[in-house]
Amino acid sequence: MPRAKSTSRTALVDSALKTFWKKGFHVVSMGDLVRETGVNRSSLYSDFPSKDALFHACLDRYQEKVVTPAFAPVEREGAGLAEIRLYLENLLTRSAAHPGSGDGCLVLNTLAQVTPAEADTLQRLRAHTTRLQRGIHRALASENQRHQCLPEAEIDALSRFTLISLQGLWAQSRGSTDTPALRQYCETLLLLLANRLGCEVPADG
Amino acid sequence: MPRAKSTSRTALVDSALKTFWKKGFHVVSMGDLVRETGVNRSSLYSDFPSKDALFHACLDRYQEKVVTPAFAPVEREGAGLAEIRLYLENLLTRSAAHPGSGDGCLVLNTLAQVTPAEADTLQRLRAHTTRLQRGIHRALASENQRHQCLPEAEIDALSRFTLISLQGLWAQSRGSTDTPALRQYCETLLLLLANRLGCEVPADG
DNA sequence: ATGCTAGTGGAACGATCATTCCAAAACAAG
DNA sequence: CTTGTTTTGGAATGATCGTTCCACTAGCAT
Repeated sequence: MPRAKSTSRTALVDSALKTFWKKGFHVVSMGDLVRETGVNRSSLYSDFPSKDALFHACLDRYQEKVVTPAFAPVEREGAGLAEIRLYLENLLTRSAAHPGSGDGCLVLNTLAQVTPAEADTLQRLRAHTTRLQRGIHRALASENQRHQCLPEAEIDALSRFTLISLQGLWAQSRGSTDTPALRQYCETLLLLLANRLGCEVPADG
Repeated sequence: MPRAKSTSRTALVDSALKTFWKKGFHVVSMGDLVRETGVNRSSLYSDFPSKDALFHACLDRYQEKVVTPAFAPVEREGAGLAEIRLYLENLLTRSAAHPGSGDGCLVLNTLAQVTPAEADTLQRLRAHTTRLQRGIHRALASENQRHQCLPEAEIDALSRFTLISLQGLWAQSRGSTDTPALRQYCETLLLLLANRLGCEVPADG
């Protein structure tokens, strides 16, 4: 017998994701979620055993709906600096779309407010950063192969640097209204990477 | 008539600061503060009208006790890349001292979990980032004057980039046990800046 | 000793939290 | 319609939150 909820499960998660993203896990109450999703308390608890479980579903959905579309170009075989620019452009577009204030990255926001006690949450957050780390590393290594200038160890260092640096960008994009400043950061990052790799800065898309 | 509390006011703030720093504003309860500071509830409320007021005192103390000692070299007249290295070394020392897991930067942690409603808190956080921005900009400009290679606009871009990038480092230092990775990041940052400014990487202190 | 005052300990308050529960409603099948 | 089951609205629960209150102690001047 098929379920026919008034609000589908994925729409529920999408709505909850938006709320968690904007306000943060600890400040969002179940009452907020009931109001903002339009789904009844009982229904929430019949779909998810707890607030934590619902939040974890949101983290998974965030990967699928936000991270993957933005980051997939970088993860493609043979991706290079140009694909990293695509990823940055995605971020800038997102920032420009929210003129009042950005929401940053759900994973990084959560990372700053999670306690060591919430181990299963932490695990999902770490999975996200290792995913980014792998993608960036592969892209930089592939770009480097085309120019043959840096040893493998330098690529390790450079990709780690890029990852950490990008986390700063996401942190800055939260609450910032200054999209041009973010763009300037992105251009500088691309410039520095290109300098180091000995290649051209990829053209603006 | 002089006050003679069992616990002095600055010791109270220091203890509260440590707690807020580790766990974050929203997850710390007044009960936690009573337990961890050893100061009675009534005494807390006789010194500070609210939890927010106490937290603001902690933010101010954080500036004075943590940020200023670490960042003062960069703010000194004529500071350059070498002083930025000193600042980074301070961060690395702090990370190595907490082998279990670092606490990151109180300001950045708070920035990720504050809501637009808490305007006075936000104001203090913004003051911190503009302070860092000014210091970094002056140091890079001063370093640039010694080598005369980049126009002013490039220094603007580079200092903004450095600030955002450092925010990523602080975010990463929270919960990370991998001090060598942080060090590698710092070395790469210094290398890229030196490359761009056309000067030598300052020697490890 | 007696008063006075500053500071303490902890109970109490109202609000809100995550979670549970149940009776009414909506819908399906006969 | 009458059943049986699922979904809904919202009250109830017990815990915890920030904050207030007040009886009590300790120190000091008289």
